[in-house]
Amino acid sequence: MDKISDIKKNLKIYNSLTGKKELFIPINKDYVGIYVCGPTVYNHLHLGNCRTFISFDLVFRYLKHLGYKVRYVRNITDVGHLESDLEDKIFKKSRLEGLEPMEIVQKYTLSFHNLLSILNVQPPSIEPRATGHIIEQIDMIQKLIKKKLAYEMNGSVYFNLKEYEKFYPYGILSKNKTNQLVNKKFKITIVEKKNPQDFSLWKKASSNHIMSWNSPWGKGFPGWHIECTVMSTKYLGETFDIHGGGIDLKFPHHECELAQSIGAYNRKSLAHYWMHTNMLTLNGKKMSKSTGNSLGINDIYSFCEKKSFSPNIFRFFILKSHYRSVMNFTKKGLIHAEKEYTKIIESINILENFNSKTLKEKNNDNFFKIFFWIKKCYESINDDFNTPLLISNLFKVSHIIRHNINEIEKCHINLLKKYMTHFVFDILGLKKEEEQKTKSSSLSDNRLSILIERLIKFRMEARKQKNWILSDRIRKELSHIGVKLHDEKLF
RNA sequence: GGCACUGUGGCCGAAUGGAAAGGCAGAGGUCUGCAAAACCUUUUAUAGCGGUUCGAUUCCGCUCUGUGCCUCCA
Repeated sequence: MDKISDIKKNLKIYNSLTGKKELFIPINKDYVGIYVCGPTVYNHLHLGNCRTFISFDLVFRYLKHLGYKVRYVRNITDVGHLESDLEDKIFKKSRLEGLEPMEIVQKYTLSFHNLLSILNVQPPSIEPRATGHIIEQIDMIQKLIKKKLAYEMNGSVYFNLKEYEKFYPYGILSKNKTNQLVNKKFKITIVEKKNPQDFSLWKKASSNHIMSWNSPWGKGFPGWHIECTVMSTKYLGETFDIHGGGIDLKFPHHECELAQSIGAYNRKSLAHYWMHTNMLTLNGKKMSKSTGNSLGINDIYSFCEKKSFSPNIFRFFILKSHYRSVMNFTKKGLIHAEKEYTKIIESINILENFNSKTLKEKNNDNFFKIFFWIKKCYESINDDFNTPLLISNLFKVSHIIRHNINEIEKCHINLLKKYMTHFVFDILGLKKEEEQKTKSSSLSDNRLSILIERLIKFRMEARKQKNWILSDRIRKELSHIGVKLHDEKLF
């Protein structure tokens, strides 16, 4: 079997910048720097947002599994992200909810952290906030002004695209060309811009705008794109390994980040590998708060008519599709995922409780080629994090465990346990149910479970007495509260 | 209008220049007080038209379809 160091050498990542799958070679051997655009904390996350963070959680976990020392930076945008009417998202929400902007930020940051923890998404190494890096953002803007790549106009500062294009190509990430960017939707034109495609680096704040800071250009606040350039380079260096985010951020957000950093540091690219996760759709359309076409984690219960729901199932559902494919969220899809997930967990339980001492030594190497299977699993993830393919390999082994575990070589049982744990829990990041149960269990839960167990015993007695009316009634009642019973042969 | 991506059974979803995974569902069966579960067996697919090739679902071109982006979006 290949050593982990050999597996490490064969990781391929699809690079949005080049449009090709490329071998992953980090800038510094054994170290990886990754930056992912985090949320603007003006609302609760919807399931589409979760998809992106789950996808990058897998990347983070896998890189660590390969032995890399990973610095994962994921920001919190708490200022500067404007709505289409040019009002700051946070500021607008604070008006609507009657709260301080920072209360909004705190409220939705907590909600964000709580949700990701439920989904077993590991926290990043650094989670910087835009408002904590105002000075650095001003510094970078000044640097761009000095290079004549930005200009001040009435207390606001804009990036000068025409000037930039004299030295560097713009649109290398999105493949857009500035002269072909026809703006049909956007009705508001900012007259003070030299060019309609110039984007804001610093915005002058109106007198009633409480989210503002002093700057060389007067009171104002930073633009949306500059925070990411500043925070990624501050913690990862002027060029780093991986930059990620949702595909909807590719243009203009990532393109602008890229232009800012190339302009400020005169580098070829901000990151070597750009990764974009595709959209989670609902009714075939992108999930989006603003159009109302979105679901939150708590909406799953009513949407899928489910009484109980393990967040693991949603995580599994997400990982069942490749991160670069569009994925449609459906009730049927989630229910399928639940069935599939249960099978895999079932096989792990069998494996964990299996006493391999009862197995006899045999020479049955052809029955299940474990080293071949492990290799296949690694090849799947190494191929641009192909989790659907990994999961299909898990199904294959899960079938063998559930039906033919006695045929497996004795000396391979522990190996299988080890790698199932690696793939299912460490890499895919599914949470062991026992952990979840102990976390959520309380006194009343314990009492309830004792009661349920008594009822099951009571029903067993009824079955022994062939009291089918009573036993069926209990089965039906228990099924209503989500306790499913499976009978086996009694006599 | 421009750019990017996509199209595989009833559904989800892999792979591949040389017999098209896996799961769910369906059908038949075993088992069973019944239902379910479980197990065994099993039907069905590469959008269309060209080109390259001994051979294309895979590579190339065109058409069609769907999605995303084009200054709110993960």
